[in-house]
Amino acid sequence: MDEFDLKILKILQTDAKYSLDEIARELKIPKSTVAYRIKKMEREGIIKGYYAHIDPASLNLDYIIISSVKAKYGKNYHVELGNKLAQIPGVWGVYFVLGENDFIVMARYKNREEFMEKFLEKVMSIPEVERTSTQVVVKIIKESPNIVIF
Amino acid sequence: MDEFDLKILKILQTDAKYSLDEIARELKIPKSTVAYRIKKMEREGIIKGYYAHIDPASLNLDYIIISSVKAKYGKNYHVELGNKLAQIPGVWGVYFVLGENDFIVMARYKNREEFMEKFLEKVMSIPEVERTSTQVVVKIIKESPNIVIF
DNA sequence: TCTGAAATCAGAATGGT
DNA sequence: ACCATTCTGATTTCAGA
Repeated sequence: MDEFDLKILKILQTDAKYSLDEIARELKIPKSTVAYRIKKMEREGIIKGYYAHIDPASLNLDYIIISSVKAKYGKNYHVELGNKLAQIPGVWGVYFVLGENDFIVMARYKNREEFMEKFLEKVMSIPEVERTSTQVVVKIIKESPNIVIF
Repeated sequence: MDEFDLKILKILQTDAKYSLDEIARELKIPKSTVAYRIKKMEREGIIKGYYAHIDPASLNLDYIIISSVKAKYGKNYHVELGNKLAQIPGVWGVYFVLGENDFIVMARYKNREEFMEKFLEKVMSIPEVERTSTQVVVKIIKESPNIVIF
Protein backbone atom coordinates (compact mmCIF):
# COMPACT_ATOMS: atom_id res chain seq x y z
CA MET A 1 0.00 0.00 0.00
CA ASP A 2 1.61 3.19 -1.20
CA GLU A 3 0.83 6.86 -1.59
CA PHE A 4 -1.43 6.26 -4.61
CA ASP A 5 -3.52 3.62 -2.87
CA LEU A 6 -4.05 5.96 0.05
CA LYS A 7 -5.09 8.79 -2.24
CA ILE A 8 -7.53 6.52 -4.04
CA LEU A 9 -9.04 5.42 -0.73
CA LYS A 10 -9.26 9.01 0.43
CA ILE A 11 -11.29 9.89 -2.65
CA LEU A 12 -13.56 6.84 -2.55
CA GLN A 13 -14.35 7.18 1.15
CA THR A 14 -15.92 10.58 0.47
CA ASP A 15 -17.43 9.82 -2.94
CA ALA A 16 -17.64 6.37 -4.46
CA LYS A 17 -19.08 7.78 -7.69
CA TYR A 18 -15.80 9.44 -8.63
CA SER A 19 -14.91 7.94 -12.01
CA LEU A 20 -11.70 6.18 -12.92
CA ASP A 21 -10.94 8.99 -15.36
CA GLU A 22 -11.27 11.66 -12.71
CA ILE A 23 -9.10 9.79 -10.23
CA ALA A 24 -6.55 9.08 -12.95
CA ARG A 25 -6.44 12.76 -13.86
CA GLU A 26 -5.95 13.86 -10.26
CA LEU A 27 -3.25 11.36 -9.45
CA LYS A 28 -1.72 11.69 -12.91
CA ILE A 29 -1.56 7.94 -13.51
CA PRO A 30 -3.32 5.89 -16.22
CA LYS A 31 -6.90 4.97 -15.56
CA SER A 32 -6.26 1.28 -16.12
CA THR A 33 -3.75 1.46 -13.27
CA VAL A 34 -6.35 3.08 -11.04
CA ALA A 35 -8.77 0.28 -11.95
CA TYR A 36 -6.14 -2.35 -11.25
CA ARG A 37 -5.38 -0.93 -7.82
CA ILE A 38 -9.01 -0.58 -6.80
CA LYS A 39 -9.71 -4.17 -7.80
CA LYS A 40 -6.69 -5.28 -5.82
CA MET A 41 -7.83 -3.48 -2.68
CA GLU A 42 -11.31 -4.94 -3.10
CA ARG A 43 -9.82 -8.42 -3.38
CA GLU A 44 -7.66 -7.88 -0.30
CA GLY A 45 -10.60 -6.65 1.77
CA ILE A 46 -9.21 -3.16 2.26
CA ILE A 47 -12.24 -1.86 0.41
CA LYS A 48 -15.11 -3.79 1.97
CA GLY A 49 -17.87 -2.49 -0.26
CA TYR A 50 -19.81 0.50 -1.44
CA TYR A 51 -23.00 1.77 0.06
CA ALA A 52 -25.49 4.59 -0.25
CA HIS A 53 -25.76 6.97 2.64
CA ILE A 54 -29.44 7.33 3.45
CA ASP A 55 -30.60 10.23 5.58
CA PRO A 56 -32.13 8.75 8.76
CA ALA A 57 -34.20 11.91 9.25
CA SER A 58 -35.97 11.26 5.92
CA LEU A 59 -37.21 8.02 7.39
CA ASN A 60 -38.29 9.78 10.58
CA LEU A 61 -35.65 8.06 12.67
CA ASP A 62 -35.46 10.89 15.17
CA TYR A 63 -35.21 8.94 18.39
CA ILE A 64 -31.51 8.19 18.53
CA ILE A 65 -30.02 6.51 21.57
CA ILE A 66 -26.71 5.40 23.00
CA SER A 67 -27.07 2.73 25.62
CA SER A 68 -24.61 1.27 28.10
CA VAL A 69 -25.19 -2.34 29.02
CA LYS A 70 -23.69 -4.06 32.02
CA ALA A 71 -23.61 -7.85 31.79
CA LYS A 72 -23.92 -10.60 34.33
CA TYR A 73 -20.71 -12.59 34.27
CA GLY A 74 -20.53 -16.12 32.99
CA LYS A 75 -18.84 -18.26 30.38
CA ASN A 76 -18.99 -16.67 26.94
CA TYR A 77 -21.34 -14.06 28.34
CA HIS A 78 -19.91 -11.30 26.19
CA VAL A 79 -20.07 -13.24 22.94
CA GLU A 80 -23.64 -14.36 23.61
CA LEU A 81 -24.87 -11.03 24.82
CA GLY A 82 -23.02 -9.12 22.10
CA ASN A 83 -24.72 -11.16 19.42
CA LYS A 84 -28.12 -10.80 21.01
CA LEU A 85 -27.73 -7.03 21.19
CA ALA A 86 -26.51 -6.87 17.59
CA GLN A 87 -29.64 -8.64 16.38
CA ILE A 88 -32.10 -6.18 17.85
CA PRO A 89 -33.76 -4.23 15.01
CA GLY A 90 -32.72 -0.59 15.05
CA VAL A 91 -29.31 -1.35 16.52
CA TRP A 92 -26.45 -0.37 14.20
CA GLY A 93 -23.49 -0.43 16.55
CA VAL A 94 -22.40 -2.73 19.36
CA TYR A 95 -19.03 -2.18 21.03
CA PHE A 96 -17.49 -4.32 23.74
CA VAL A 97 -15.58 -1.92 25.97
CA LEU A 98 -13.26 -1.79 28.95
CA GLY A 99 -14.36 0.42 31.81
CA GLU A 100 -17.46 0.80 33.93
CA ASN A 101 -19.68 -0.86 31.36
CA ASP A 102 -19.43 -3.85 29.09
CA PHE A 103 -21.27 -2.81 25.95
CA ILE A 104 -22.06 0.45 24.25
CA VAL A 105 -25.04 0.10 21.91
CA MET A 106 -26.03 2.61 19.22
CA ALA A 107 -29.59 2.55 17.87
CA ARG A 108 -32.16 4.62 15.98
CA TYR A 109 -35.95 4.56 16.23
CA LYS A 110 -38.89 6.58 15.02
CA ASN A 111 -40.07 7.62 18.46
CA ARG A 112 -40.14 6.84 22.14
CA GLU A 113 -42.82 4.18 21.76
CA GLU A 114 -40.84 2.28 19.15
CA PHE A 115 -37.71 2.56 21.29
CA MET A 116 -39.53 1.17 24.32
CA GLU A 117 -41.12 -1.66 22.44
CA LYS A 118 -38.32 -2.71 20.11
CA PHE A 119 -35.29 -1.93 22.26
CA LEU A 120 -35.77 -1.41 25.97
CA GLU A 121 -38.20 -4.23 26.64
CA LYS A 122 -36.07 -6.63 24.59
CA VAL A 123 -32.83 -5.66 26.31
CA MET A 124 -34.32 -5.88 29.79
CA SER A 125 -35.59 -9.37 29.07
CA ILE A 126 -32.18 -10.73 28.07
CA PRO A 127 -31.03 -12.87 31.03
CA GLU A 128 -27.34 -11.94 30.64
CA VAL A 129 -28.12 -8.26 31.19
CA GLU A 130 -27.36 -6.91 34.67
CA ARG A 131 -28.55 -3.40 33.95
CA THR A 132 -28.67 -0.70 31.28
CA SER A 133 -28.44 3.06 31.17
CA THR A 134 -29.54 4.94 28.09
CA GLN A 135 -28.71 8.39 26.80
CA VAL A 136 -30.88 10.15 24.26
CA VAL A 137 -29.12 11.98 21.43
CA VAL A 138 -30.40 15.51 21.08
CA LYS A 139 -28.14 16.42 18.17
CA ILE A 140 -25.79 14.58 15.89
CA ILE A 141 -22.90 16.98 15.46
CA LYS A 142 -20.84 14.56 13.40
CA GLU A 143 -21.40 11.04 12.11
CA SER A 144 -19.05 9.90 9.37
CA PRO A 145 -17.72 6.45 10.18
CA ASN A 146 -16.75 6.08 6.55
CA ILE A 147 -14.04 8.69 6.98
CA VAL A 148 -11.02 6.64 7.98
CA ILE A 149 -8.23 8.64 6.36
CA PHE A 150 -7.86 12.29 7.40
CA MET B 1 -42.11 7.39 -0.85
CA ASP B 2 -43.67 4.01 -1.48
CA GLU B 3 -42.83 0.34 -1.28
CA PHE B 4 -40.54 0.48 -4.33
CA ASP B 5 -38.53 3.41 -3.03
CA LEU B 6 -38.00 1.61 0.23
CA LYS B 7 -36.88 -1.54 -1.54
CA ILE B 8 -34.45 0.44 -3.67
CA LEU B 9 -33.00 2.11 -0.58
CA LYS B 10 -32.73 -1.22 1.16
CA ILE B 11 -30.65 -2.56 -1.70
CA LEU B 12 -28.45 0.50 -2.10
CA GLN B 13 -27.69 0.83 1.61
CA THR B 14 -26.02 -2.57 1.54
CA ASP B 15 -24.53 -2.43 -1.96
CA ALA B 16 -24.36 0.72 -4.01
CA LYS B 17 -22.86 -1.18 -6.94
CA TYR B 18 -26.09 -3.03 -7.63
CA SER B 19 -26.97 -2.08 -11.19
CA LEU B 20 -30.19 -0.54 -12.41
CA ASP B 21 -30.86 -3.71 -14.38
CA GLU B 22 -30.50 -5.93 -11.34
CA ILE B 23 -32.74 -3.74 -9.21
CA ALA B 24 -35.28 -3.55 -12.04
CA ARG B 25 -35.28 -7.33 -12.34
CA GLU B 26 -35.80 -7.85 -8.61
CA LEU B 27 -38.57 -5.33 -8.24
CA LYS B 28 -40.06 -6.26 -11.62
CA ILE B 29 -40.28 -2.65 -12.80
CA PRO B 30 -38.52 -1.06 -15.81
CA LYS B 31 -34.97 0.08 -15.32
CA SER B 32 -35.73 3.61 -16.46
CA THR B 33 -38.24 3.83 -13.64
CA VAL B 34 -35.63 2.67 -11.16
CA ALA B 35 -33.25 5.34 -12.51
CA TYR B 36 -35.95 7.96 -12.25
CA ARG B 37 -36.70 7.11 -8.64
CA ILE B 38 -33.08 7.02 -7.55
CA LYS B 39 -32.42 10.41 -9.12
CA LYS B 40 -35.48 11.78 -7.37
CA MET B 41 -34.33 10.53 -3.98
CA GLU B 42 -30.88 11.97 -4.60
CA ARG B 43 -32.40 15.34 -5.45
CA GLU B 44 -34.58 15.29 -2.35
CA GLY B 45 -31.64 14.47 -0.08
CA ILE B 46 -32.97 11.08 0.95
CA ILE B 47 -29.88 9.53 -0.62
CA LYS B 48 -27.05 11.73 0.63
CA GLY B 49 -24.20 10.11 -1.27
CA TYR B 50 -22.25 6.97 -2.00
CA TYR B 51 -19.19 5.87 -0.06
CA ALA B 52 -16.59 3.16 -0.12
CA HIS B 53 -16.40 1.22 3.11
CA ILE B 54 -12.73 0.99 4.05
CA ASP B 55 -11.63 -1.52 6.63
CA PRO B 56 -10.12 0.44 9.56
CA ALA B 57 -8.09 -2.61 10.59
CA SER B 58 -6.29 -2.56 7.22
CA LEU B 59 -5.02 0.88 8.13
CA ASN B 60 -3.98 -0.32 11.60
CA LEU B 61 -6.62 1.73 13.34
CA ASP B 62 -6.85 -0.66 16.27
CA TYR B 63 -7.14 1.78 19.14
CA ILE B 64 -10.84 2.55 19.11
CA ILE B 65 -12.36 4.71 21.83
CA ILE B 66 -15.69 6.04 23.01
CA SER B 67 -15.35 9.11 25.16
CA SER B 68 -17.83 10.96 27.34
CA VAL B 69 -17.27 14.67 27.64
CA LYS B 70 -18.82 16.86 30.31
CA ALA B 71 -18.89 20.56 29.45
CA LYS B 72 -18.63 23.70 31.52
CA TYR B 73 -21.84 25.63 31.10
CA GLY B 74 -22.05 28.93 29.27
CA LYS B 75 -23.70 30.58 26.31
CA ASN B 76 -23.48 28.44 23.17
CA TYR B 77 -21.12 26.13 25.00
CA HIS B 78 -22.49 23.04 23.34
CA VAL B 79 -22.31 24.40 19.80
CA GLU B 80 -18.75 25.63 20.31
CA LEU B 81 -17.52 22.54 22.07
CA GLY B 82 -19.32 20.21 19.68
CA ASN B 83 -17.61 21.80 16.71
CA LYS B 84 -14.22 21.69 18.39
CA LEU B 85 -14.62 18.01 19.18
CA ALA B 86 -15.81 17.26 15.63
CA GLN B 87 -12.67 18.81 14.20
CA ILE B 88 -10.23 16.62 16.08
CA PRO B 89 -8.52 14.22 13.63
CA GLY B 90 -9.56 10.66 14.26
CA VAL B 91 -13.00 11.64 15.53
CA TRP B 92 -15.82 10.31 13.37
CA GLY B 93 -18.81 10.74 15.64
CA VAL B 94 -19.95 13.46 18.02
CA TYR B 95 -23.33 13.20 19.73
CA PHE B 96 -24.91 15.76 22.03
CA VAL B 97 -26.84 13.75 24.59
CA LEU B 98 -29.20 14.10 27.52
CA GLY B 99 -28.15 12.37 30.70
CA GLU B 100 -25.08 12.33 32.91
CA ASN B 101 -22.81 13.58 30.13
CA ASP B 102 -23.03 16.18 27.40
CA PHE B 103 -21.17 14.62 24.49
CA ILE B 104 -20.34 11.13 23.35
CA VAL B 105 -17.33 11.08 21.04
CA MET B 106 -16.31 8.17 18.80
CA ALA B 107 -12.74 8.02 17.51
CA ARG B 108 -10.16 5.67 16.00
CA TYR B 109 -6.37 5.76 16.30
CA LYS B 110 -3.41 3.56 15.44
CA ASN B 111 -2.27 3.12 19.03
CA ARG B 112 -2.22 4.48 22.56
CA GLU B 113 0.44 7.07 21.78
CA GLU B 114 -1.49 8.49 18.87
CA PHE B 115 -4.65 8.56 20.99
CA MET B 116 -2.87 10.43 23.78
CA GLU B 117 -1.26 12.93 21.48
CA LYS B 118 -4.03 13.59 18.96
CA PHE B 119 -7.07 13.16 21.18
CA LEU B 120 -6.65 13.26 24.95
CA GLU B 121 -4.22 16.15 25.15
CA LYS B 122 -6.31 18.17 22.72
CA VAL B 123 -9.59 17.51 24.52
CA MET B 124 -8.14 18.28 27.94
CA SER B 125 -6.85 21.61 26.68
CA ILE B 126 -10.27 22.79 25.43
CA PRO B 127 -11.45 25.38 27.98
CA GLU B 128 -15.14 24.41 27.69
CA VAL B 129 -14.38 20.86 28.85
CA GLU B 130 -15.17 20.10 32.48
CA ARG B 131 -13.98 16.50 32.37
CA THR B 132 -13.82 13.41 30.19
CA SER B 133 -14.05 9.69 30.69
CA THR B 134 -12.91 7.34 27.98
CA GLN B 135 -13.74 3.73 27.27
CA VAL B 136 -11.52 1.56 25.08
CA VAL B 137 -13.26 -0.70 22.58
CA VAL B 138 -11.98 -4.25 22.82
CA LYS B 139 -14.19 -5.62 20.09
CA ILE B 140 -16.52 -4.18 17.50
CA ILE B 141 -19.42 -6.60 17.43
CA LYS B 142 -21.43 -4.56 14.97
CA GLU B 143 -20.86 -1.27 13.16
CA SER B 144 -23.14 -0.56 10.23
CA PRO B 145 -24.47 2.97 10.50
CA ASN B 146 -25.40 2.79 6.85
CA ILE B 147 -28.10 0.24 7.65
CA VAL B 148 -31.13 2.40 8.24
CA ILE B 149 -33.86 0.10 6.95
CA PHE B 150 -34.18 -3.30 8.59
C1' DT C 1 2.58 -5.14 -11.53
C1' DC C 2 1.65 -1.76 -14.94
C1' DT C 3 -0.52 0.15 -19.07
C1' DG C 4 -3.00 1.20 -23.79
C1' DA C 5 -6.57 -0.24 -26.63
C1' DA C 6 -10.76 -2.66 -27.52
C1' DA C 7 -14.95 -4.42 -26.05
C1' DT C 8 -18.68 -4.51 -22.98
C1' DC C 9 -21.94 -2.74 -20.04
C1' DA C 10 -24.15 0.62 -17.10
C1' DG C 11 -26.22 5.06 -16.56
C1' DA C 12 -27.98 9.53 -18.60
C1' DA C 13 -30.88 11.70 -21.88
C1' DT C 14 -34.82 11.86 -24.74
C1' DG C 15 -39.48 11.87 -25.92
C1' DG C 16 -43.89 9.85 -25.95
C1' DT C 17 -47.74 8.34 -22.78
C1' DA D 1 -44.81 10.25 -12.90
C1' DC D 2 -43.79 6.38 -15.86
C1' DC D 3 -41.22 3.78 -19.22
C1' DA D 4 -38.92 2.20 -24.10
C1' DT D 5 -35.35 3.51 -26.68
C1' DT D 6 -31.19 5.74 -27.82
C1' DC D 7 -26.84 7.59 -26.79
C1' DT D 8 -22.83 8.57 -24.04
C1' DG D 9 -19.36 7.46 -21.23
C1' DA D 10 -17.52 4.44 -17.58
C1' DT D 11 -15.72 -0.06 -16.37
C1' DT D 12 -13.86 -4.49 -17.59
C1' DT D 13 -10.97 -7.31 -20.26
C1' DC D 14 -6.92 -8.54 -22.58
C1' DA D 15 -2.38 -8.62 -24.38
C1' DG D 16 2.22 -6.69 -24.38
C1' DA D 17 5.87 -4.69 -21.58
